[in-house]
Amino acid sequence: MRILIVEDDVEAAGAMARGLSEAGIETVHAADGVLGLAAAQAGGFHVLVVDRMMPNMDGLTLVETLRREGDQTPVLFLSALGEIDDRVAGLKAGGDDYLVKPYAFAELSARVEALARRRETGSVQTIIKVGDLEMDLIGRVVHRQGKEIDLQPREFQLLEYLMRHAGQSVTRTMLLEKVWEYHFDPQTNVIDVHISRLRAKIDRGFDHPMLQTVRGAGYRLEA
Amino acid sequence: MRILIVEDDVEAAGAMARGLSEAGIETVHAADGVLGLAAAQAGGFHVLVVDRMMPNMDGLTLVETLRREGDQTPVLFLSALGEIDDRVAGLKAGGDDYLVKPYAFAELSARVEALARRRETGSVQTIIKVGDLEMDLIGRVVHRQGKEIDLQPREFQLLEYLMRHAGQSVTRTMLLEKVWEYHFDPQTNVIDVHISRLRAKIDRGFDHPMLQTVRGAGYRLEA
DNA sequence: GGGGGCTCATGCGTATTCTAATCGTTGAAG
DNA sequence: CTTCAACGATTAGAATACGCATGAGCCCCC
Repeated sequence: MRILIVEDDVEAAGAMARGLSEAGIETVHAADGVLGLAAAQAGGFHVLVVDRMMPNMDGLTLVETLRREGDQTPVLFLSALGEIDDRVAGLKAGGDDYLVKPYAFAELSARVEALARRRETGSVQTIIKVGDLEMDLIGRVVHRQGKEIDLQPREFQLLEYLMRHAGQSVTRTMLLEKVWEYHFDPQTNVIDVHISRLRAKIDRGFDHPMLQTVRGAGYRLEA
Repeated sequence: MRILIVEDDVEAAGAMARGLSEAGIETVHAADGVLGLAAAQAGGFHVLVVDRMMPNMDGLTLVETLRREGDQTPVLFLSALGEIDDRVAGLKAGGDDYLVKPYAFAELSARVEALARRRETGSVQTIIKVGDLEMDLIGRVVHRQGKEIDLQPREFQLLEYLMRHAGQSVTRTMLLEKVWEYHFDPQTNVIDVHISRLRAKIDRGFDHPMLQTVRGAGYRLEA
């Protein structure tokens, strides 16, 4: 998930970004309304978190502008003001939810996720297939040739990433970043260990091994 | 078979139509309540799939109007809301079944076909079944293998949600949102406690445990 | 004020993850 | 053809995080 934070208080924005990225959410920061509008117009965000009061262009105007242009991205307003009139103004301008400072961090992340989910109604892409391997994201189950395969959470994440990049060779660094959310090298062989486990589950006992190692580069999942 | 989809989210409707037509079902789409009513009045549909909340005319009003006119076409409501009042309102208005978003696609098509089949019998769907577990929504009683199970209100709601998403893994966040209507993380183990109690009632003493935990993800009810 | 149901907190047991040490494989150079 | 070094695979054990159960307290409704 990718969200845009439009907030003039750099420190607050930083804290927010750090917290959200721990929850696996990718964040982009814009430091005022004008920059924020430009970024939002560029698109590609699942949710916008917008401060209500900012220099150059306030949050209300920003969102009104976006909505006039037909942009439907969900917006969560942040504000130091908690009065009813203000809230109403925010919602009228096209905001989807509202959070009053100071807020509990868990609250922010819960709401961001709720907003993101609201958009993806009913039938999202919930099953990924690569060859005879199928992953059901909603049921959280994996099948190969009809046989159910029981995976641990990490293994599941790892396989999801590999399946989303099937046919491409995936480096250890990519896996550390995207699956483990380590932004440094842990100097251990965590990945090797999990690949080994995953292999034992998805390849052992089947004719065609799918999880291949690309020596010196990383791994690749092939149909 | 020919069904009418009344849904304002064009994307969701498109996905639905594509999926159903693969199952050999002909679909017609109406983008809001008023258009939907007109189309339904024209007739010729075996089942109506109606979003509960829409611009112009909401799903409830649409179905009430149809029923007043004597139209008995089976209706499947779609809704983002999972509350009891809401569900009862839907059934009272003349809906025959109810599906909570986000749903697995297979579930939608199964229910549409079930409704089409039940057309002759004319009975209304007030009982949800998953395996040997049955929930009577109106009588507010639950049976497993014929034995009556006494549940607390919260446990009932929780089980209803799990049954409506049987086979899918349901996260704690989803449960907090839909069953508790918390939009933040209460930082306690409320859910765990209720799951534990529910388990004691629906699984203890039966051969096959239905309520499974999906470690790191949530829970899943399996037949 | 009493009672039923809901929520919270604690400690325990265990599944899962990580670390580290050993073993196997590969490819290139002598 | 053999040897060596680098790289990857596998395994077992330790550390950790997660989920579970239970009892106590709270709150709301009667």
